[in-house]
Amino acid sequence: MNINKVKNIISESGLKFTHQRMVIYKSIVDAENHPTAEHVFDSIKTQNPSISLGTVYKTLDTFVNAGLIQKFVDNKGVMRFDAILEAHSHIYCRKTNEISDYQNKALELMLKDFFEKHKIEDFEIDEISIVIKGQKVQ
Amino acid sequence: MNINKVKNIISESGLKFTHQRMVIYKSIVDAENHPTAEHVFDSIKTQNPSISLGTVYKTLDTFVNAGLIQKFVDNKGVMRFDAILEAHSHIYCRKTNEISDYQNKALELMLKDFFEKHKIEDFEIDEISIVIKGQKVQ
DNA sequence: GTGCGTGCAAATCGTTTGCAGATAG
DNA sequence: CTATCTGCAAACGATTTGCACGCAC
Repeated sequence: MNINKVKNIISESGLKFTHQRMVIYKSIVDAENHPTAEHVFDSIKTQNPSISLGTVYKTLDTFVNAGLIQKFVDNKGVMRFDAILEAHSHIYCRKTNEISDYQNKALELMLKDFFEKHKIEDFEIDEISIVIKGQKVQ
Repeated sequence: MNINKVKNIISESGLKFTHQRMVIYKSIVDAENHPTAEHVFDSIKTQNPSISLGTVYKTLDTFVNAGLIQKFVDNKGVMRFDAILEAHSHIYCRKTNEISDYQNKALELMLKDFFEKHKIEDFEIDEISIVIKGQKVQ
């Protein structure tokens, strides 16, 4: 993703635009999988040696609160970050420990429909996500 | 749950039966929600002052490996334990931070059916669970 | 100029580890 | 008797915090 676009995204959400925020946001958006704070730090520290891991944590948190990215906790209890705001469902591979997004409109509709018919007593559902565990084959 | 039943469950799974294992297992089975290791420790330490938190962690891990209980990681990255082996889906309340089990045969069948029709490429699914987030009302 | 952002180091929290002594089978 | 289990304390990894300085607006 190019610098101007990133600058717009950050500024428009009411945050000050800084170099650190730029590289951190870019790192998340460009990441293939769901990076941890440490992953982000590693991916940017060569180009930005003075950046601090604490800043990465604080900045990621700021982004989450601003709604720019989302976070979730993986199987091992480590925070993962993701710039795709729509996807909530994940596939965990026991073999490689990879985590991939799973998106399927039909499934979402089916679930929405199911829970409209099967309300949970005294509970208002905000979000439903699916966790698929298994392993890669071949 | 009564002592003899617990003793049988532990012994039959090939583990030595000890007082610590008994109270820890009982604590999980009798727990209403999904206790953390700390919760288990707190719930038993008054009656068993010499028990150690490290032992609680090790014992819970032993039980998980023996298939007696299951564990999962909550929103905050903390391990939770559960003696109900069948239930995999959970309801998280944003307001109270409570975690409840959700079990519904029809939903399970529907999901099983869905993923039989929509195979994930090069991936073998072992387990599907649902995470419902929202809040209690009234 | 002012308030928010950053870097650093220390602190915290949940969890794991290593080891010496205790105990179930 | 012996392998396994327990208790303790120290170590660990991920994350948070406090504070002085720096920089975007």
